[in-house]
Amino acid sequence: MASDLDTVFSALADPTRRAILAMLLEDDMAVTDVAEPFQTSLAAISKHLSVLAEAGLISRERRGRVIWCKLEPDALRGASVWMQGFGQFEPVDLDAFERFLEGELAKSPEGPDDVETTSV
Amino acid sequence: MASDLDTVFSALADPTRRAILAMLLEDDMAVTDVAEPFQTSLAAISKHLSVLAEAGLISRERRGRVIWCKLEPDALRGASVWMQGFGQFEPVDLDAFERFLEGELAKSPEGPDDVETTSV
DNA sequence: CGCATATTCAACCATCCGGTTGACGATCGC
DNA sequence: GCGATCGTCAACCGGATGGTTGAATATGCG
Repeated sequence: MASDLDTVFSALADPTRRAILAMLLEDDMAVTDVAEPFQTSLAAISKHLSVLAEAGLISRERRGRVIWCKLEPDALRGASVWMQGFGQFEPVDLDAFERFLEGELAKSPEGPDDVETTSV
Repeated sequence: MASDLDTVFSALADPTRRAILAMLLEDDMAVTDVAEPFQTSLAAISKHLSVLAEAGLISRERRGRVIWCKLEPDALRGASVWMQGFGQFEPVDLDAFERFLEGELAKSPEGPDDVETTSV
């Protein structure tokens, strides 16, 4: 009976999964397309997607042969509230967010190396 | 070379560690006092504190025989920025935070059972 | 129908994680 | 100095995690 925060935070603790979320921020994607920029097997990505879905961070919908993955940002609400309570940070700073995101993408293991970080 | 976000999010993924952070939100504490409300061994709590320190979420300072633990909320900044970029949530809502915190404390494993949640 | 594509399942492996216990190093008070 | 207190270290254990490969399932296309 892990709490929501348990599953959300541990889902976010993996750089591959954060990179996947960043990709889905741009658009919904098929599983195969999510996996393409990474060097790991499709099965491994499929497992990551299950973890993200388990945490409620994405949803998956089969359309024909293809399963589409969609970001579900609302799942972050609880965790975000929890964190902000500690830090009492200033309001959302999207520029800072972009810088962090680019750092993340550049760093992610065998990362998405042909994903355009420019438009993130 | 795990990124900062890796260590911070995985530190936050454990309910015992989140409960410790919540306790330190009220005041600095000695290791023994941190451990007291939990049913786990002192050594286990010591390990949790190391994980939190590794993530930069707390600092430890020896004063005589006692090691004092202090919350370092700034370590949450990066993670908070990252998350807010996804969710684009409304500004900090401290009431919601309190509700979450109480839920967490109530739920934490063999939790702090004699910590006053009233004044959190 | 039959083949190709899309995705998951199952089994396996190495590593990490949270917990325990017992020994050890430091420091205080007498 | 000695004994008690504070905290970490080391070795160990069971279970979760992230990865692999190969088989299985489901759907679309010709």
